[in-house]
Amino acid sequence: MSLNALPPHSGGAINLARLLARALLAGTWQPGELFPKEMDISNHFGVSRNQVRNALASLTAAGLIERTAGRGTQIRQMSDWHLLDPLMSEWMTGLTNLDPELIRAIYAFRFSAEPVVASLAALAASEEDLDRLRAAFEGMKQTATDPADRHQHAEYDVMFHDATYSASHNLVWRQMGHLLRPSIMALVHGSQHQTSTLDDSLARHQAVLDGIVHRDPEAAATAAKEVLHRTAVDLGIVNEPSFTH
Amino acid sequence: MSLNALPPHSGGAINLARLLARALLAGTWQPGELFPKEMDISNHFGVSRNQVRNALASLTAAGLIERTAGRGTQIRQMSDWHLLDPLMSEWMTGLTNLDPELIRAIYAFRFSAEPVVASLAALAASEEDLDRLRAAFEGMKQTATDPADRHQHAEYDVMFHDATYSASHNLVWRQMGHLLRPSIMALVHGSQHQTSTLDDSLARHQAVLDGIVHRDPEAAATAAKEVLHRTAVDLGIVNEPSFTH
DNA sequence: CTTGTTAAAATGTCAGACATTTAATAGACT
DNA sequence: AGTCTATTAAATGTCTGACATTTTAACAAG
Repeated sequence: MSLNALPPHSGGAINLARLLARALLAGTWQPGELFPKEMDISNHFGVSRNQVRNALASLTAAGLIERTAGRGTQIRQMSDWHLLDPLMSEWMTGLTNLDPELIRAIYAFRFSAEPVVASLAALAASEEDLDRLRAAFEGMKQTATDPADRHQHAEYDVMFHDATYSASHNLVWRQMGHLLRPSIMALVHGSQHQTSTLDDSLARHQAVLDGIVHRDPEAAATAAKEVLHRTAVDLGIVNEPSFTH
Repeated sequence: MSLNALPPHSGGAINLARLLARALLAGTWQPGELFPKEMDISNHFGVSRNQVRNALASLTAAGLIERTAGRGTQIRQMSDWHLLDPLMSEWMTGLTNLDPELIRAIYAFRFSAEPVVASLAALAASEEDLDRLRAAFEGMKQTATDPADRHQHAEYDVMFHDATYSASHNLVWRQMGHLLRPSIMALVHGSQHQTSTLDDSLARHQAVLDGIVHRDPEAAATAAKEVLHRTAVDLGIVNEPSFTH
């Protein structure tokens, strides 16, 4: 695959790393394939070789590509990508054509991790954490009825879960909040968002909030699991609806 | 703090990013402080400005520093560090003077996460995964008696836990295996490693292995928790020994 | 005291030449 | 033919010097 698929850019500042990364994430090139050489990119976008090298350095740091002198630039396979690099999350947000396997992998991670995170949050949350959680939940409630607020609602959704990770008060867990935005946004497009499921979702989020507020780790954990359960079934992460109580 | 604390390098290739990162991780500079300017670093180590800029670009990508034109380079606080960046793990390994708070945070993460990971591994492990786990466990056994094999033993320990993460067959969890080496290595120096505790540790690792081999998620999870429990108590992550069965 | 201008210092960018590594090619020898 | 070796071409890596841009501080005018 060549550069022809990408628009050559005209006017204004350009974020070359983001542009190339998103093309890569969308599957424009296959793993193992050779990436265009520096000078071709430089000519195609009308930027200096320096800018190209800086951009490619970012992609290298994110594990997307591998560069070797004399050989060229090669696409790495998905298992080598640094999914937890904040830059990756930024590049992924808004992409509607992410690899389904990737979405599934991230969601499967959340499904296994978030119950634990919620229980930690119930033990460690500060007053500010609770305020953030409440604010996010209020936002979700107020944007739940009007279908035009779909995007806003998703933002509050991200905020709610991010606040949960943050409330764990653990440096490592907090970093993983970055994964939430792409994970949640990618699903906004795919699902129907019937009002019935939305009401259901709201009730389950409320249960998480209550569990954390009441310092009840068990309740928070099971509630977090239920929040993610429906989508997990849809994505085939769990086979059948389970009744844990 | 200036560059005077660092040796000026003589002969052979130099890994400037690693050198500077390790100085940073060791606490040579405080958060908010200004990092030395490019030209000073260039002169001090006798390398080109280019190499300095490349090294600083790596540190920036890892969230260790923040650079702004005209102002300079500033040290970021620990909560901004990208602990899950593989480069960070590489830089951390072997550092004996890591911030105790950091070690504690990483271990607290493992203590909460690894039971879940082990249960996933029990469900998803392939034959190759089991082979890796068995090989790592065998290595641990054979290096358990002689105190001179302390370092080797730690390597097999890393291998065992990494194999567990890998056996979960989830892209995100697998990435976190990187955190294991610094976490385990940092503790090798601090603990006594009496033979009694080593025997105990071996038995608990065996329980994890058995749980995964027998496809028993619950058993694997509780065993994983017990593997980490003693050290968690030592680090003050859990207050009192708990008896879960 | 406030505001606007200027100057200095730091990082960011560019362009060109050169170094190094890799892969392909062409010969030479058996 | 086959294989080893030397040469060449092509790609990324590095160095250097000049210049651009941004920020901060100093200073002067009102």
